[in-house]
Amino acid sequence: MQEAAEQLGFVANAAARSLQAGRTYTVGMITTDSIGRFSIPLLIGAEDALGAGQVSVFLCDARDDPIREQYYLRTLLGRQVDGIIVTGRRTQARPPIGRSLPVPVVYAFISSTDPADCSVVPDEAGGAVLALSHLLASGRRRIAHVTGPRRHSSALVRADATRAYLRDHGLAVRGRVRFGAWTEMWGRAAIAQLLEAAPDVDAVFCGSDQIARGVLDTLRETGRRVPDDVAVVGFDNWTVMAEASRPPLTSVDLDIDRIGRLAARHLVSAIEGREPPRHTVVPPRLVRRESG
Amino acid sequence: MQEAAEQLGFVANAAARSLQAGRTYTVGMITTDSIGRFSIPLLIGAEDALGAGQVSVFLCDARDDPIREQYYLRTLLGRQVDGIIVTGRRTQARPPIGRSLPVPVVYAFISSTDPADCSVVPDEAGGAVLALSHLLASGRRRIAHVTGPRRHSSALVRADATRAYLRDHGLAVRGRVRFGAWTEMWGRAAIAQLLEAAPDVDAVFCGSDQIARGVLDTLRETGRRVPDDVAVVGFDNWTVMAEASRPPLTSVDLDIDRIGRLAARHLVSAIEGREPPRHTVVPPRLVRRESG
DNA sequence: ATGAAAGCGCTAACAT
DNA sequence: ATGTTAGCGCTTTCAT
Repeated sequence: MQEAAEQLGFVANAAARSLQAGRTYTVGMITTDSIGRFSIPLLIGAEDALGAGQVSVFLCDARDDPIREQYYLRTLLGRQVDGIIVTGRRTQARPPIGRSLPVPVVYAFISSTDPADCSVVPDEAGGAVLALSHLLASGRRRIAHVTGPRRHSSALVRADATRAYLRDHGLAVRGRVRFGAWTEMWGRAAIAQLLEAAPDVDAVFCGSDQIARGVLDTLRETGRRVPDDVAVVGFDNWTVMAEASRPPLTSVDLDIDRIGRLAARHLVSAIEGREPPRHTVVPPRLVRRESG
Repeated sequence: MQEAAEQLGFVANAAARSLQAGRTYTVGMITTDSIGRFSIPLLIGAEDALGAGQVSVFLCDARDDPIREQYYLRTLLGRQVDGIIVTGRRTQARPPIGRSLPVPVVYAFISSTDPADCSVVPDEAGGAVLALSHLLASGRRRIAHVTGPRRHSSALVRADATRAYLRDHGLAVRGRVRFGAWTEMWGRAAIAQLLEAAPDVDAVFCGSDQIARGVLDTLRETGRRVPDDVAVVGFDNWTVMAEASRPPLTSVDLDIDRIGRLAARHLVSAIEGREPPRHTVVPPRLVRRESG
C-alpha cells in the first residue's frame, strides 16, 4: 500500500507531521554578511552533513543589518526550525544573535562573544604558521607580509601570528607588515613599496589570494622570477584566483566545507539533546602550487 | 493583547498555520548546477521580491545530479512549498523538472524545453549586440571574439550573435571566433594566436570576464595599449575580476538580480492564481570602465 | 463585543 | 493484524 502511494507520487504533508512531532527537520542559516564565497561552501557542507534532503535549510541573508537579522530570527523561530546556524564573512567574534532561544544555535566561521555558545571557526593563526613554516622549510629567510585593513580582525590575527612565528625563529618581518585592502590593486602597490624598502625580500606571505595575485603580477613585471627569486603564498585558496595566477598560487585553505559540515553536525547533536563541543577550531591546509 | 504577545517574544507556529491555510509562505529554489556566482544574486533578488522574510526560501543544491534533483523536488513538495524556482549555471534550455506538479514552477536564468513553462532568462545575444555596438560607436572595425567551449550554449549564442551583428554592419569577425575555455589561461593563449593571425585587430569582445582578463594581460605584456590600440569588452560584469583588471574592464552585465526578482514576482503571481508571462527576457546593461 | 468549536493532515496510542 | 481516535496549534465560523 505504501508502495502504491509512493508510485502515485504521494508525499506526506510536512506541516501536519511537524505539528504533531514538534520537530520540523528544518534548520535556518543566517548570514550576517552578504552571502557569498564563504556562505556557499558552508551551506553545501551543512547540507551534506544534514543528510541531503532529510533536513532542509532556510537560507537568509541579513546583509549586515541587525534589524533584518532579528526579523529573520523571528521568522525562523516562527517556522519552528529545529536549530540555527549563524555565519558571516568576518571571522571576528560577534554578539550572540539572541538570548535563551528555544532552539540551539551554532556559529560557523564566526564565533559568538558569549563563550557558552557553540562555534566552529577556522584557525587563521595556524594558517599563517603553515604558510611560514613552508617558506622557512624551502630556505626563505627574508619574508614580507602584505595583508588587508588593520581594522579587520582577520588581517590582524594573521599579521600577529606572522610576527610571532618569525620572531620565534629568530627572524623579523621584512620591511614591515603592510596593511591595506583585500584587493589586487593593494597587492601591486604594496609590493612596489616593499621592493623599494627591502629589495632583497625572498618571500611574500599575503593575507588573501587577491593581494597575492597583485604581488605576483608586479613581481613578474619588475623582472623577479617566482618562485626562484621570490616565493609567494596566498590565503583562502580561492580557486579561480589561485589557478589563474602566473605561476599558479600556493595558498592556505581554511577548509570552509569542513567548517560547514562540523557546524551542521554539532547543530544536530544539540538538537538531539547531546552537548556538542563549545568551541571547535578547524585546521587549515596548505595547497601547494607553483608560486612557492 | 497582541502587543503583549509580541513583547513576550511570541511567534505563531507556522506549521499549524500552514496546515489550516494550505499555504506555507515558503518557496523552494533548486539549483541544478552547483550553487555559485549566479544562484546567489538570484536568491537575493528573489528574497527581495518575496518581501524579505514574508516568504522564506529553501535553497537546494542538486549538483547537476538528476537523482538528487528529483529527491529535492519530492522533499520540497512534501514541505508544501507554495512554488519552486529552478535555476542553474548553464543557460541552455533543460527538460522540465516535473510534469503536472501541484505547485507553480518558474525557471530562472535557464529555461525549460517545454514552452508552456514560465521562465525568466537573460538576453545573451542582446548582450553581445550591446558590446559590439559600443565598440563600433567608438570607431572599432577589426573586432575579434574569444569565448568559452563550443559545446556551451552560452558561448555559441554569443558567438552567433556576434557574427550576425558584424555581418549586418558589413564586417566579419577578425581572425575567426575562438572557442576554448572560460579561463584566463585560454584568454592569454587565444589573444597570442590572434595577434599572429590578425595583428591589426583593434578590439576584442570576450565571452567572459575571465577570458577578457587574460586577453588584457597579454595585450599589455606585448606592448599594446588598452584601449588606445585595442579595446576589450568582457561579459558577466563579475566585479572582482572587472575592477582588478588593468585597465578596469568594460563588461556586459546580465542583471541577474533582476532576473531573480522577476522570477520571484512571477512565481508569486502564479501562486496567487494569476498567469505570469510565459517567457521573459531581461535586457542586459553595459558597464563602462576603461578598457574600451 | 467575546468566546467556543470544528477541522486542516498526520502520527501514536489505543481498541478491536 | 487491522481499524479508530485524540490531539498537535492555529484560523475561521458560528453562537452567545
